[in-house]
Amino acid sequence: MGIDERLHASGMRMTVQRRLVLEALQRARHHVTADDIATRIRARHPQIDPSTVYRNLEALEELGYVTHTHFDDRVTRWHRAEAERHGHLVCRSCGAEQEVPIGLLEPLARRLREEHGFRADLAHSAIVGICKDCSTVSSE
Amino acid sequence: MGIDERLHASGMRMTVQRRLVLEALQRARHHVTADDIATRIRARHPQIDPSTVYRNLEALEELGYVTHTHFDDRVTRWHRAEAERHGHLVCRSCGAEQEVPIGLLEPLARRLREEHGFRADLAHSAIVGICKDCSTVSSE
DNA sequence: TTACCTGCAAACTGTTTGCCGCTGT
DNA sequence: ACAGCGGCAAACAGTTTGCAGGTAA
Repeated sequence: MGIDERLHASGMRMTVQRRLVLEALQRARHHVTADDIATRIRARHPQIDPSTVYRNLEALEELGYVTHTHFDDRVTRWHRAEAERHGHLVCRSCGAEQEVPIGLLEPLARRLREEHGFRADLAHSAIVGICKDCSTVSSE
Repeated sequence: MGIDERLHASGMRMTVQRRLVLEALQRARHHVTADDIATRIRARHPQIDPSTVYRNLEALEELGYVTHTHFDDRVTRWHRAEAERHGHLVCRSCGAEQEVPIGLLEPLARRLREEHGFRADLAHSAIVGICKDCSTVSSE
């Protein structure tokens, strides 16, 4: 079922703005902020309001088309849900971001499930710490 | 070395406000928001400004006396650094919070260290997912 | 036609900052 | 005495909301 039909099935419509948000997410390979998306769209369509972007991200998330991730700040990052799932490492010292295969996180997810009945979404929040470069520097 | 001396060693002073923030953190066993702390202090000391609480949390964090954790919202939660011996699970459905021993997270931390040179602080961000109760309900 | 959706402006929340007089040491 | 510190008010960033007119189906 295409996105138009899925939207329609939920009583929603496909609008120019909604399509632009989807396209922007498609083009941006990784986690982008709502503001990034708004800025990119507004470069060519200045009349589109940031609030529309927020509303559409929320709507598309409800439909399961997009998801968000929390990094080490107050800004929500968005990406297409179908994009390859991965964990995020973010360095609290230099801010560098790195992706790790979701499989690396699976053993922990399994233990949380088995021992606590908790179905963890380990891709939802970035893992904060000190990256290799920064820890080399500080230990020299 | 006591906290007064450590403050002094860093060119800082012990003030009434600083002591109140520390006491509030002591009394609150777990993660509390800056606003929680401000509210509690202001109940008895209404003249103390929330911004003072923020400034003191930051100062005390620099000294290593307190740390903060990110849950699944935009609010920072604080606790005494020495009390930080656990990870946090937070349910995205009902909001329930649960603590898990830090040891549970250690195998992942070790792999990240060995395979990526990344020194992860797995207590810094809560692990988001669906708790046991919510997943039982939704699967019935 | 009729919900849904949008742009606009304004509100809101959590947090930070500038100013300037106060206070710990 | 003199940095550091605190109160106050204002700024700030990211995000949400109310409204009234516009638009997909």
